[in-house]
Amino acid sequence: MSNAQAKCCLSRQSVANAPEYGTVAVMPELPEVETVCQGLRSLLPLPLRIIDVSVRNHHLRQPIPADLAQRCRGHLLQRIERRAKYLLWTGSHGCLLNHLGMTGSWRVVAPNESLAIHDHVELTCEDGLRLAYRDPRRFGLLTWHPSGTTIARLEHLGPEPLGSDFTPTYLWRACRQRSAPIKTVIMDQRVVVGVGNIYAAEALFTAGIRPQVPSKRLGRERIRRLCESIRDTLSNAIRAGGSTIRDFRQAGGSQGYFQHTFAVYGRAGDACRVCGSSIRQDILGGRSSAWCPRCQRW
DNA sequence: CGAACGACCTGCAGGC
DNA sequence: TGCCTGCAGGTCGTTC
Repeated sequence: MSNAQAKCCLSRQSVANAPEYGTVAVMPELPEVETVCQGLRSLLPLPLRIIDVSVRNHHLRQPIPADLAQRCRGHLLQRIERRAKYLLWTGSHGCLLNHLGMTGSWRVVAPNESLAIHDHVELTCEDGLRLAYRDPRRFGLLTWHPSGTTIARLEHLGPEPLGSDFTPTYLWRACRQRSAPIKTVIMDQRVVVGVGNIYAAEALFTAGIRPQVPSKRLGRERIRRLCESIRDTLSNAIRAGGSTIRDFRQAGGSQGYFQHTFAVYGRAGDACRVCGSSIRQDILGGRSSAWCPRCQRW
């Protein structure tokens, strides 16, 4: 396995006399985090008690709390859920909040396996089950929230794009007073969660809308189409098992395949699959943004 | 208040 | 071959 493959895979290797071992990693937008969440649920026998926590490197995007080990010890992990791009490990003592950043991953570590350089946190659970959090770029986040406390980071998030609150009318209201480019607006987690650079570009292509258009210039019908495109793009990606730039693997080792159907993302200079025009690329809000000049006229 | 932009970090690709 | 540069991504803080 190449380094790149080792970096981003969710796979199970059969190990004699042992449970299944595997890694869960992605370029995380909502579909990938959802896939990781489902992968963890299938790998871990919940409820599961955490016996010990070892923090080998505190320096993530925000320092891992010094008392994390103390807080988590004895925690009976009951649920693993997703909200936006966050994973919530909830149980008896509170909630371990985790964002995978760009390169975060979870791995079930085999009994005699040593941790690697970027394995920053290790959870030891009952029955000797070991989990490692790996994050080479350290853009991830790991914080602890005792039961009964609110998680400020989640307070101002917008609706889930696949939930019933994300309606054309809601999106239209959110867009109508903002002059920022529509792509920037749909990537704003206060407006709607989970839409990152890849799926924003893809959804705008499907809706026939240029990423640079000020969001308030879009009428209700185009916003309705965009709302539908966001839902379709994300749910297709979840069905496909999540996708990443290079090397996402889903449980069982098969490759996530949604990346093969990108219409514009990462295809600057290539021919549009619909009209044959050359895909163009700009920088918007500091992010590369690809679009088809013919299919996306608004 | 909203919009734009830089910082954070590492691995990788491409150029020389 | 080896060095250097630029780019990729999500979030947050700062500046305008």
